[in-house]
Order: sequence, then C-alpha cells, then structure tokens
Amino acid sequence: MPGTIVFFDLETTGLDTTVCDIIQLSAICGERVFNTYTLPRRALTESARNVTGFTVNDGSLLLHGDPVDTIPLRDAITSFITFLRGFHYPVVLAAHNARRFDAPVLTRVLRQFSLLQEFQHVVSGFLDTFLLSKNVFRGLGSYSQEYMVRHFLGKTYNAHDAVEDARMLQELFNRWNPSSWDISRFTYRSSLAF
DNA sequence: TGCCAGGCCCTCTTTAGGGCCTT
Repeated sequence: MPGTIVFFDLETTGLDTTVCDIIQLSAICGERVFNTYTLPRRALTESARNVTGFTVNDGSLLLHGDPVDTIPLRDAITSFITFLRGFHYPVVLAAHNARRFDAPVLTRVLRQFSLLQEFQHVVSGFLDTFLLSKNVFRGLGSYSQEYMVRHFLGKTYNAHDAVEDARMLQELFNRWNPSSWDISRFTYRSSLAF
C-alpha cells in the first residue's frame, strides 16, 4: 500500500532539466500547503516568462509585475524536507510529468546541496500522474493537467502557479481514485531519478 | 552572453520520425 502522497509542483526558468533554476516550489497534502519562491541565477527563457508570469528586475523576483519574497534555494529545499517530515514518512511525491521533469530537476538540486540522502530518508519515490493518467484513461484528447482538470473536474484554474497546480493535481487524483496497483506502477524510486 | 530538452509512446515502425508533457 502506498503511504502518504504529497502533491508538488515546480516553476522554473525553462524546460532544460539539466540547467534550469527553480523559481517556485509548492506542495500540498490535504489542507497542509507549502510554498516558497527563490531568485533564479539564470535568466528565464522567453517561453518560461510568458507561461509563468515571473520576471527578474534589479535582483528582485516579480510575479505579473509584483515583487514576491524569496529565500535562498538551499533554505527552500531544507524547508521542504522539514515540511515533508511533518507527515508519516517516507512519503511519495506526486507531480504531473514528475519522471521527466520535476524529479530530475529536484534531484539535481538536492545533489548540488548534498541533501539527497536526507531527502531520500523522507521520500520513497516520485509518482508520475501524467504516465498514470495516460495509461488508466485511454483515448483522451490530451493528458495535460489543464485539459484533465477541465475534463474531470469541469473547471478552469490558475495554471502555472505552483500552489494552484499542486492543489488541482490533488483534486484530480482524488477524483480518479486510482488503485494501489496503478499508483505503484507509476511510482519511481527517488534514488533512481537521475 | 544568449540560447536552450528529452525519454517514452505510437505507428503509415524496427535501416524512423513525430508528438507529447513539463517551464
């Protein structure tokens, strides 16, 4: 049986998982919400600026033009691990396209700060809801999170805000109510994620 | 500095190419 599932999302400076910087790290489990912003060192790609609404000006992070408070990336990561320790751990971290995007990015940063071992003590693996939904719900027009929120929940939302993305993913998952077998099929050990 | 990917899946496949999903 899978343990606690924590839904999370990253907003980053781009799509290249080997170099992009994390800008926003958010997670939700039940009613407990985690959210942090960090100032990226790397410039956002044009498409990342357009999609997320983040810009950097004069050493400040702006969201749709309004400044947001940031903390150093290492502090964001250690706060996240502390947040995860608040559950019965090890937990499973779920994200849409986790295997190809969120897990490699997060794992690379954890390695960079020598925090991977500490993280793996609290997190047993990554659940990829993209791969799960693609296999469980055959024949849908799309498997993007936005499409599925419309399809399964009949609503639109503020996509590309990491908190809202994580919140909607949790709601989607609860609607799907996938079997333990399906969950385990698409859960990958965090130690194997790059 | 500026720019920026990539592994899986499908099929009009396997001597390959294109689309998806994430920012």
